[in-house]
Amino acid sequence: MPESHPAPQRFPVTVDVVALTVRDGELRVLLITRLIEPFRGKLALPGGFVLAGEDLQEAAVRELAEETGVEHLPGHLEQLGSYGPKGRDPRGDVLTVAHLLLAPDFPVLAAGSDAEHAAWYPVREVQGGALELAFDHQRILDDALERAKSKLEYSPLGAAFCGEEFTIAQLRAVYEAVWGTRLDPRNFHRKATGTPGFLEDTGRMTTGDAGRPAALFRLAPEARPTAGHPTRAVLNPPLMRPAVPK
Amino acid sequence: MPESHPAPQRFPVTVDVVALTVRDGELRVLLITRLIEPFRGKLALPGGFVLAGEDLQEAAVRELAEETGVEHLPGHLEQLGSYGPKGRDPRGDVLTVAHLLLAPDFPVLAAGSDAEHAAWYPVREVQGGALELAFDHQRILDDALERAKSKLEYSPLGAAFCGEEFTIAQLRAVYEAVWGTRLDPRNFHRKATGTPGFLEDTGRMTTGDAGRPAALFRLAPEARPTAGHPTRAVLNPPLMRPAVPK
DNA sequence: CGGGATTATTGTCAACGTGACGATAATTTC
DNA sequence: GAAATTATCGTCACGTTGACAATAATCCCG
Repeated sequence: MPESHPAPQRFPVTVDVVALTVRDGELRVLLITRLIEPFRGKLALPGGFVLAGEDLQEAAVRELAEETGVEHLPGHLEQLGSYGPKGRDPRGDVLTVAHLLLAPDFPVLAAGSDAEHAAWYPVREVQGGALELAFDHQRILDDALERAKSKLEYSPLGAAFCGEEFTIAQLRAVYEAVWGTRLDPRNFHRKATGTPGFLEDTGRMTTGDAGRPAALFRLAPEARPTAGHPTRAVLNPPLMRPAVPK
Repeated sequence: MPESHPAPQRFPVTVDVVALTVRDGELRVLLITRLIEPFRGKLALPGGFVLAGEDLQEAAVRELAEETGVEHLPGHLEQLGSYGPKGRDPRGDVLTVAHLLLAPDFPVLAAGSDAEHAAWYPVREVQGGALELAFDHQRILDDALERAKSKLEYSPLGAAFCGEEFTIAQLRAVYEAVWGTRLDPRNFHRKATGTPGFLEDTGRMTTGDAGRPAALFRLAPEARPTAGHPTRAVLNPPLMRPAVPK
């Protein structure tokens, strides 16, 4: 891999995290308000420098914990891709490794005065151009959204947006929010419950909501992430998003 | 993204390339023989350090060109993922960004005495444990193979292994080699030619081979990579690999 | 307390995609 | 020319999907 003696170029390396969740049937992304230049006052993805002796995923988890005040991150974290190092930071070449977190809605620290304030923003508003992101974070977000959409098709990771137990309707709301489409409740129910290796009936039911009580499900054992293997399970056949999202 | 003043840790960054091709109906990967420690004499993925002012993809193309003697790389290059930096190089923390090249079979430079010798090795032999790879390159190769398999299902990139024009049988050979399965020629023909936005009939035919002449196809315009967009086209519905590859 | 609204769940049906495999066509090889 | 070889078209049964009807089980409200 190295080919000769001259000391190799070294780069600062950051991790950025696109944390997505669904709240009120709406897809949201975790953003921080930058307190320092460049892009002071602008919104940006949470992230920060990788430290010596750290692996990428470790760094992502640490940064996210620091900036949200959350100890144990819920949901599913995976690497999205790397960007740079050329010309993406006005201060110089910085390589960033973007990550994607699919998580149930969790509260973020109400920031103190000197901390960067993190909050969930509707993706709709960011995409609509109402909000502007720092660096190349808009592009990273776009890639993350596409990845998330595709993940729902081919993996059981839609459930990463839900808690431990959830109803089919809650799961459907996730798909609708991420894909930006409406799905037929009856067909979705058939597909979700009928796909082997996806869901497991808990036997319990919801209560107190409007309408008929719904059965509570959890991820099937084979779709659950384990220590060594952070979820490689595949939905077969896939649950394809409708061709024309509208 | 940065949070305070202390100078951020800097890391050497390399790019590695998993270049795959199909020759004689067999999937092969481009490997070089290391001439220096560590892992001297072992096989490794081609790659090298990212230089100042370079982007990742640029670096990957440059390194591949240097080590194969090939000017313009054929095929499809995409980023696979990043590994490290912790504990993957005995000399210290090195971050590597792995790339995946799907290419038609092209000749590599017969290396001079002092150059690292690059050659196409059957993936089968590497997976069989007959050959051992340096660093964490075995893991990277595994990830690359999985990515390649999945690419064939959901994208028109199988054609990246073929030349400009190809027959359905040649394309099928690619799928068979990458997936490690046999496919029914009649069903594959129906699916390949019947999928909208995938193939385009050139009107020309093969000649000279054994058996009935075959029609020559090329990638449909909408599946062809363009300058700005390096192929985002998707096969819908997907061409799924058989459930039990054997 | 009962009817209406609301949500969940079970079915039905036609259209479509897929796997298995038969049949035919157009070449090369001997 | 006959046999072998490869390409291509067709057929059929089966499973999946989208569209949509029908029923079930709750809450809400007067």
